[in-house]
Amino acid sequence: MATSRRKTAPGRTALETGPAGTSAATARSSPWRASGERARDRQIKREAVIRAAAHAFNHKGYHNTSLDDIAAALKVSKPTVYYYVSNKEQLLFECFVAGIEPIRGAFRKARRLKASARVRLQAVLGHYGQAVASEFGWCMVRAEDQDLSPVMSAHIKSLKSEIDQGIRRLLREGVQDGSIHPCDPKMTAFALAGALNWIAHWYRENQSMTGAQIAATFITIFENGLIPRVNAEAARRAGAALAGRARR
Amino acid sequence: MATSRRKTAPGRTALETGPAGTSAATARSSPWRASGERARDRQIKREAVIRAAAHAFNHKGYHNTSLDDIAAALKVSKPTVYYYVSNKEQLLFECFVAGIEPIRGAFRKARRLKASARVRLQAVLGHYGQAVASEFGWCMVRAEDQDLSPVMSAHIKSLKSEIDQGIRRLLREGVQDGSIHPCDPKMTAFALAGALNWIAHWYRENQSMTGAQIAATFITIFENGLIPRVNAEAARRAGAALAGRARR
DNA sequence: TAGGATAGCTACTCATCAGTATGATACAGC
DNA sequence: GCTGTATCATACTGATGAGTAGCTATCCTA
Repeated sequence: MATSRRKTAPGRTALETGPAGTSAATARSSPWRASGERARDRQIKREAVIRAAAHAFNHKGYHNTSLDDIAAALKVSKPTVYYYVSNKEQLLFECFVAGIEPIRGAFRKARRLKASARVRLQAVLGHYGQAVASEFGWCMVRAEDQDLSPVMSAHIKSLKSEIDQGIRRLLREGVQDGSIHPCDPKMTAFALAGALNWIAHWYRENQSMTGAQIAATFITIFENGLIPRVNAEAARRAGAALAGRARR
Repeated sequence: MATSRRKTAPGRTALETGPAGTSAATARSSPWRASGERARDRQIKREAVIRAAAHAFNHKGYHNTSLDDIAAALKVSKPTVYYYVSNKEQLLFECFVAGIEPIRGAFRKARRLKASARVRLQAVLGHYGQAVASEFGWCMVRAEDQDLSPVMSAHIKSLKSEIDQGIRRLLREGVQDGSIHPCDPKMTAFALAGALNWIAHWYRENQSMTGAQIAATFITIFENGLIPRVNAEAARRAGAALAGRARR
């Protein structure tokens, strides 16, 4: 009876039984393999906790979400959540990092592109928009300094600043290579980031557009501007030509 | 002894003694006048409570601000705050309304303008930006549905939607009268509002730019777009001419 | 100058929720 | 089979904070 508890115990989740099942089936052959699987299980569960937190924060807000809520969503108890993360603040922080990491990756990729700054900016903003529309968008955008300890707050601020500076740099380069209309990089970066960040406030999945589509639409809007262009295509080509000349 | 308590009681504020003093000096002549002054005093104090709440929410966030904090900032006790507002939610709501009202006014004024839709949109967005950069900007922008009762939430949503629809309408009109580059009004409105709303996240008074200056800068950025214009001034004039022709 | 209305305070209640103490179970390795 | 470690639950503590009960003082009107 005691040994059969695991099987009959309530509260086992698909999340747990899934990987645990495969582990039980494959781990017997090698002890090292087994312990590795165990570590992997832990990582998978930890990520599930973070995803559940992101989902809850996204729908109810950070302060309106209790760790009991998150635990209930995972069909486990609160101490189990604490077994994977040290506290609520760290949970928010992890969600934030999960959201911002793809954007940092986009910058790294863009840096290797041989193209005008405007095109590289396009690429970055596309990923940016998608990240904001993702499950972690809310946490990324709405993680308030006010809710975090000074240390975490500083850490998040520096990550945010890195993104901001990256956008400003691309804008400056674009103005220099002629691919971007002369502008104040700081204010323009604020405008771009603001418009994209705001997606997290209104976008919900199950909507007609995907995150990528929204990002693409926004980029077109930013690029064209409100003032009519006599010939948008010609202007685009002209911009590209200018940029090409500036880059040799 | 009992009657002298008021004089010696701690916690009297300038806010209270100021208006009360003038009322005492001028009210004797007419009872109606006096009661009017009293009502006015109450209104002044009520507004002070709302301003203090907005300030606190702005700096610490809604959830990190207790009504004790607000009371302390006003140098009164918590029940005094409850004497002027019924609960914390209503306080947030009042701050929201105070923030959004100037924008609704801007729409009313713009409606009477004899100008292209783009120029009218300019006017509205200018006020919009200023409102977001104001003391009530935070409450306006960050009042979350999640923090409010369904009734309040619905009320706020409808006010927000009114603004949104107003912007979309101006965009549609602009595309029709030729003063605005063809675009998806819904997405463009989201982009514009997002960029401006975001001001509330980074702007703090005592900064080098005023709210109006930021709004003006943003509008220029939106109007020009990122793609270089061969001759921005010529383009602007061309747009104006197109618009004029469309409006007869 | 009495009495009602206005304005405010002290001192509470009560609910929520982050975080923990303690103990039970299951699995890996010997 | 035995032991240590990993995993998880029950049941708590302690703090915070929204909102209130009940009292006091002051002002206005008659």
